[in-house]
Amino acid sequence: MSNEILRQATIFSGLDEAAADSVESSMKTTKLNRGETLFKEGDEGTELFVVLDGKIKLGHSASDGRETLLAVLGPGQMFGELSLFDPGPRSATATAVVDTEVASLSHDALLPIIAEHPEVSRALLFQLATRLRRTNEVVGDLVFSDVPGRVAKALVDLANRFGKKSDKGIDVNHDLTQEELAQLVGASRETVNKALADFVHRGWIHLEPRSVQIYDLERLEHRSR
Amino acid sequence: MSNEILRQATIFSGLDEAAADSVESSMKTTKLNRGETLFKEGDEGTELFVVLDGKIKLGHSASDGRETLLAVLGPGQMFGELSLFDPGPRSATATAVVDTEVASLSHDALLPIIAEHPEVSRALLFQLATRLRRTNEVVGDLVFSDVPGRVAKALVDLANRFGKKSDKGIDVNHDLTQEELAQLVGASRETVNKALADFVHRGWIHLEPRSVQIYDLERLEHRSR
DNA sequence: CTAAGATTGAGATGTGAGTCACAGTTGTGA
DNA sequence: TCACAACTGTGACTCACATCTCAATCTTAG
Repeated sequence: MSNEILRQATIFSGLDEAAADSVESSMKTTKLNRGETLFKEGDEGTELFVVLDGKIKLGHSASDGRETLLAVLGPGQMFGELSLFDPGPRSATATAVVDTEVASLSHDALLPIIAEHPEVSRALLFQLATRLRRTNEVVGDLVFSDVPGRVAKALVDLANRFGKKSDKGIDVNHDLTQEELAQLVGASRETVNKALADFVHRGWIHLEPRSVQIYDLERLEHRSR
Repeated sequence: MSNEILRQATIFSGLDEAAADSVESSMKTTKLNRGETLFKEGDEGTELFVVLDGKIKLGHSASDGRETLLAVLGPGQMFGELSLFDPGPRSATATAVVDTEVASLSHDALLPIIAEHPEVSRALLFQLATRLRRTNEVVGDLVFSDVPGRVAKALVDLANRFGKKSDKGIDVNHDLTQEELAQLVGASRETVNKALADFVHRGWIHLEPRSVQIYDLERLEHRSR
C-alpha cells in the first residue's frame, strides 16, 4: 500500500526496481494525528518527506501569530526538500491537517542515490522548478486577483487534487477549516466565508463543514481568472 | 571581463578550470538595449542566461495589461532555468532595464555538463532552492506587510545588491522607474511614490530619478519588518 | 534647442477587504 | 447527553490602497 504511493511519487519515477527497493528500505514511516506538527520553521533537520496518506499543510507564521499557508499536500507529494540542497533551518512549518502518515528519507541516504542515479537528480530539479512556477503564479494571483477570485482558484485546485466525481458534481473533502482556507488564500476568515456564501448563493457550490460539493466547475474556473 | 563574472556565477562554482573553459566556449553573448525584451512569457526556448552587465527584469503580465515584476537581476545572476528542467513555455518575460549584456547556454550544451559534473547539478538545485525560499518569503510579505513596508524592503534589497558606499550613505542606482518599483512591490505607482516621499520626509533617503541615496539603512530595515 | 513623451509629485474620492462583535451550529470528551 | 470548545455565518465600521486627476519636471528624438 504505502509501497504503491511511494513508487508513484515523482522522485522515484525513472528508478529501476532494485534501486527503488533500496531507497524504500531506508525510509522510515511516521504517523501524525490531526493538528500534530512534524517540524517547525527554524528547526534544524535535513530529511525529505513524502505523504503516504492524509494531508500536510506547509505554513509560515509571522511574529504576531498570524499565519499563511504555502501549500496543502496530499498522498504522493514530497516536501522538506529545501533544506536538502540549501542547508539551513527549515523555512516552513509542517502540520498534519488530518491524521496522516509520512515516509522520511535522510539526507545521508539520499546523497549516494543522487550520485548514482542522475534521473533522480533530474526529477528533483523538475519538482523544484514546478514548485517555483506555482509559487510565482501565486505571487501573481495575490497582486492581481481579488479574494473571491483566489477562493475560486483554491477550490478548483483542491477539486483537481482531492475531488471525487459524484452524481451532482464533484465532492471535495479538503479537510480544511475556513480559517485554514483563508490562510491558504491570504485573506481573513470572514472575507473568505462571505465569498463562499456568495458562491453558494449563485448555486455554484454547496458547503459542508470541511468539504465542498462543486456543482459548476466551469463558473468557478472562470471566476478565478 | 565577462570571463570573471561568469566564473563567479553560482553555476560554475565547483567546476575546474578545464570544465569551466569548455562551458564558456559554448556560451554566446547578446546585447540588449534598454527596454528590449529577451523572451516573452509563453515563448518556447530552453536556454539559460547569465547577466554579464546591466540589469534584467523578470515579469508576469496579466491579460489586462497590468504587470508584476518577479525579480530584477544583476551581473552574475542566472535566469531562464525553469524551462530547462520543466520543459514548457517560458513562465515570465525578460526585459532589459538598462543596456545589458547576457550570456546564454543552450539546453543541449548543458545536459552533458550536468551528467559529467554532479557539482553543477548540486549548484543548480541549490540555486532553485534559494529562489524558492525567496519567493515564499515574498508571498509572506505580500500577505503580511503594508506597502511602505514592502517598499522599504525592496530598497534594502536593491541597496545590498546594487548599492555603493558614499560619504553620506549608500548610493543605489537601481535604474528602475517608480512604475517598475511599484510592480516589483505589488502596488500602484502612486502609493509607492507616497511611501518614498514619506521616507524622504523622515530623512531616511534622498530621491533622484532612477536612483536613491540611503541615509539611514537601519530605520529602513526596521520599517521593512 | 525645442516639442512631445516619460516620469515624478500630490491631492480628492471610492471601495475591497480587514477588524470587531456577536449569534448560530457542529463536534467532542467526560 | 450535556456542556464547552471549535467552527461557521453575518452585519456595522474603518482604513489602506487603488483610481482618477492634474501639474511639474526630466528625457530624448528630430
